Amino acid sequence: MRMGEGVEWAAHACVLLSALPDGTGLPAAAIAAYHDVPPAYLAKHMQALARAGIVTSARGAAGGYRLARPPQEISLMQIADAVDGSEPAFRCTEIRQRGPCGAKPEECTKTCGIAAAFWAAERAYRRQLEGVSLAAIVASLTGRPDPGKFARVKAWLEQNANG
Amino acid sequence: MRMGEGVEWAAHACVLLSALPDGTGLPAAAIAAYHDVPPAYLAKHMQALARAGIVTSARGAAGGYRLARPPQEISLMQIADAVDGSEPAFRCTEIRQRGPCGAKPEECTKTCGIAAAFWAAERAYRRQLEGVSLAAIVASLTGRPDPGKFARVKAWLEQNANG
DNA sequence: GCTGTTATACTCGGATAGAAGATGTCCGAGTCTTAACGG
DNA sequence: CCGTTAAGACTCGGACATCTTCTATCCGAGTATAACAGC
Repeated sequence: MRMGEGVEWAAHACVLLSALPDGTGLPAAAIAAYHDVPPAYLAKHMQALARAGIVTSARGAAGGYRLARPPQEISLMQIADAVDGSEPAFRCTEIRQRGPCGAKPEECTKTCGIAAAFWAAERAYRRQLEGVSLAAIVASLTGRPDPGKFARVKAWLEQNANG
Repeated sequence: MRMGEGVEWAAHACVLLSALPDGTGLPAAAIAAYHDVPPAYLAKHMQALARAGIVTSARGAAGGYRLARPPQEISLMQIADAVDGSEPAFRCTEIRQRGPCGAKPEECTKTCGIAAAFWAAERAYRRQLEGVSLAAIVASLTGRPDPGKFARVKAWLEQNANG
């Protein structure tokens, strides 16, 4: 079971956007340059975030991406769903209804016990990620005292932001 | 994030093996016929279960697969790990160390907050699945009163088991 | 009739093709800026 | 000097290749069975 690499990129991109000055936008190319990842591919994932309503996009010369909501209202689960898809990892193909001893459809009023167990685990997974907001991630990063680094990031943002 | 289809097959195969009479083995072809899935492909996943020590294999005319441990000591997590691999779904590529404002390695004593959050969610997922034993799955199936079906399965097993 | 041997049938195990999804890239559609131009 | 307009540059958005992983299959290695010949 592997999660797409773009989820990591999108999460870091959202962290960066959370430090963006109000009223400005950051182009996908700038986000890619900041993280040193392929610009076109990151752009693809930014589109996914925009479709999900997590970021808003502005076209044109002074365009770019910005967060659509305050970081407190954005969870890692929403980011992962937007980029990697929200369908369950475990797919039940109703094996119990197949084969020589297969159960008839009318016998299957309750979901298969195996699928139920996996889906319960996925709910625990989702509940955990829903409880982690972007703001909490940012707080864990800036918590450690390193004013020089923080100032460098701020300067880089002001140099590359549009608007 | 998608889990391999073989996990479902392997889980159902283990459920079937748990009903196998003591001292007998069930060939992979018979398991595949019971579930109506491609025999050669299921055999591949049975090999994975054997490598993980969940089932034991016996070659030869009276060979086949059987559970290596009582069903109480086999969890869905072990089956999923054996078939789908046990590496974490989220892969941290240390993006924070890349790019113009990248952190230096000596600054990264603590794991990245994003990776830590995802891995914590995966731990919740694993803890949930580790708590579901094969015996519990079997109990949830046989709990519903359907003696006829149970007898049919039993008869099919005795007809197809070796040993 | 009993025993040792050999042939056989049946099983698992790993090496080998094909398909699907993830990864990576490109060019067109749309929009804001900016500068030139006319009033 | 100011308003209008048109060109230009920059951005996102979706369509197009490439590549790894998952899916599916086949044939060889190994073993217990069973037949068979010899004693």
